[in-house]
Amino acid sequence: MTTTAESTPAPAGSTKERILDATAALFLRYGYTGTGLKQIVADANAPFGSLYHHFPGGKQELGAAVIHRSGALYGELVMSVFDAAPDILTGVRDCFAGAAMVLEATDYADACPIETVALEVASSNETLRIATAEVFESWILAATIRFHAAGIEEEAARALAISFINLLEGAFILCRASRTTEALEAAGATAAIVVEAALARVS
Amino acid sequence: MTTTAESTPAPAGSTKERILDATAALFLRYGYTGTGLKQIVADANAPFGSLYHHFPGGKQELGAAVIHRSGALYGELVMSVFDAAPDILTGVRDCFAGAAMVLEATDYADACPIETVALEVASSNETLRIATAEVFESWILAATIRFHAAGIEEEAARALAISFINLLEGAFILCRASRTTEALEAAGATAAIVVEAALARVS
DNA sequence: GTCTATACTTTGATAGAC
DNA sequence: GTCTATCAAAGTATAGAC
Repeated sequence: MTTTAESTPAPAGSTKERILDATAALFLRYGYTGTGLKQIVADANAPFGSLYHHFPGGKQELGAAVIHRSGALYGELVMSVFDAAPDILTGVRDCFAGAAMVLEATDYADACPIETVALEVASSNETLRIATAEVFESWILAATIRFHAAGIEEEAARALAISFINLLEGAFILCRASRTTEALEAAGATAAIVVEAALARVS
Repeated sequence: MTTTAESTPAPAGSTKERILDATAALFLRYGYTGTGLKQIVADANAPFGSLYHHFPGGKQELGAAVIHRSGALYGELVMSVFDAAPDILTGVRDCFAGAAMVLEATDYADACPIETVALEVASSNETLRIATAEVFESWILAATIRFHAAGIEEEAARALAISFINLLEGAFILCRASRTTEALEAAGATAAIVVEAALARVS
């Protein structure tokens, strides 16, 4: 290699875990097609053959594993913000504020771990497209439960959950492109308005 | 070529225009890194050398040109929906409904022409990142003008414009992943609520 | 300006020694 | 299970005839 990007440390965990972690980190910045298997094993400090030993299906199998793994981790992270807040409205606001802080702290790289991959594979790889759809649906379900638990009727709760994710994902695009957090602030304000409106309909 | 995807007809326009059109179409489905120059010239029915004659800067220069061109065209398309509607609230609703129809009609391929590219280049290509940021800012400005013309105070109008785009872009991701239009419907309802709330503050 | 041929690099993937 | 060497194909880019 002559001038690759800064590599991740990746000294911890088993070989398989290091490969998964390195791939997840590279997907964040370079996406699926932009990430090469050679750079993955280099960043993971793993021999090339190990990749195909742990993932016989090659790049696609590794990609699917990372989508599910990163998706589950990120879903838990967001839901932990919800659960730590005193009420659902505060939880929604904290999510957007926290996402903005993370973006700034990571030079606008660490946003949603699967959004870039999701768009790349949506019309080109049916297996991975389904993997991303499963992750998004799991997030919708988890958020719907929170909104429903706050007293909002189930159908409205699901619509709210979807719009919450819509706003987060859309704002990530604009923020990463502009290198500002303006879009996340606007998204947070919008999310708060619609959640308040839904809660007002309850009480 | 052995088994490439279905190619675009691309018989019209000058060589340069055919290259731009073919690239824009490929970016929609395969993104920036997923689109090869060889497939571009094949789809554009153009000789390979012509690409570097018209775009001496290679893939990056072509990419920047397509981002600006597709971005301008898509912005005009969306704004024409706004301007054709009797009022701004109807315009907003028509945008989401129209986007859902286009998505279904194109097998969930034709969404925002620059969103996939924007995410791919956000942390990997500064020149193209700026190009996508310029397009998004031009859309924000155009939408802000419409909301402001409807009587909404300027700062609130810009926030509304951003959330409108946030919702559209975010919904495109979920819709393309799930191959349903549910997210666009939720996004349209959310956008209508916040626009109504802003208009109520005016009158 | 148009077009063909080719150089060079990187890609995903495999074989086989250890 | 680990690791190295290598393959065939595709990637971007260039040279040069016409």
